[in-house]
Amino acid sequence: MEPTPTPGRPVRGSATGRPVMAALDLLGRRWTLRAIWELHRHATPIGFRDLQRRCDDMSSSVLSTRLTELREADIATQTPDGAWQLTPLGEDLVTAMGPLLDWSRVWAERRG
Amino acid sequence: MEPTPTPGRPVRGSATGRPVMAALDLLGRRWTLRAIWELHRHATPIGFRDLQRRCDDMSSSVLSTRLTELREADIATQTPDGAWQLTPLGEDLVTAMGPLLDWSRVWAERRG
DNA sequence: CCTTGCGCTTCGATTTCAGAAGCGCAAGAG
DNA sequence: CTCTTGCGCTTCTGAAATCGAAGCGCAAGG
Repeated sequence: MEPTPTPGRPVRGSATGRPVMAALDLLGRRWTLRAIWELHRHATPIGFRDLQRRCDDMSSSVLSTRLTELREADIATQTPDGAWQLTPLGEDLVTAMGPLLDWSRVWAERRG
Repeated sequence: MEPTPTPGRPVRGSATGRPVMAALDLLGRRWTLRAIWELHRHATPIGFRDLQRRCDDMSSSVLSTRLTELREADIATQTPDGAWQLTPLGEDLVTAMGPLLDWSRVWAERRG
């Protein structure tokens, strides 16, 4: 499996290891942003299968991979009983995504 | 080829067609954010091969696909002589990505 | 026991991406 | 004119990422 993108190390699409490139690599993998979004929406720790259902029944193999990446990146974490939730850093990420969500609504309007 | 994600139509990873999901599908494809970023950085219209070089010599086939998607999404456009640049909507998108870039720096610091 | 649901993991099929090659065109050199 | 150079892609084949059904080990309930 590809290593989890980490700032300071070369990543997919950039040899420099600049933080933004590592972030774009990590977040650009399929289902990653969606999983983060669903973790945020649920607000309390959530189990694997429950999270999977909320992500339109995405493949369990990919979900498992994504959660491992998010844990290694300090964006998500597991409670002692195994349920998943965002870390403070993960919540900050969701906040940082806010303007992007606003933009997507404008985008939708201008193309409707 | 997969159709370009459009708000209001089902997309990869979501059957609802909600704008944010269409945006995440489009932006989550490999090299998409990087291409947008490089178009923004260059500030003036830029040719295909030049853009390719600035994207770490990404595959021309994928770049061509991405640019077509961005054009259909009204994020990028071509000048009469074929050079590429962001639309106003595309520039708004870059602005909306700002907080995400800030976050990536914080992320880099906390894991350094 | 036996069933149900859980958190994953495994594995073959499908989709996407990488990267080298090449096509048609246009501009400049000789 | 011919020859070369560079451009904007397109095509093609192999590699990588993803899908999705199946299943494993465990724990709780009947």
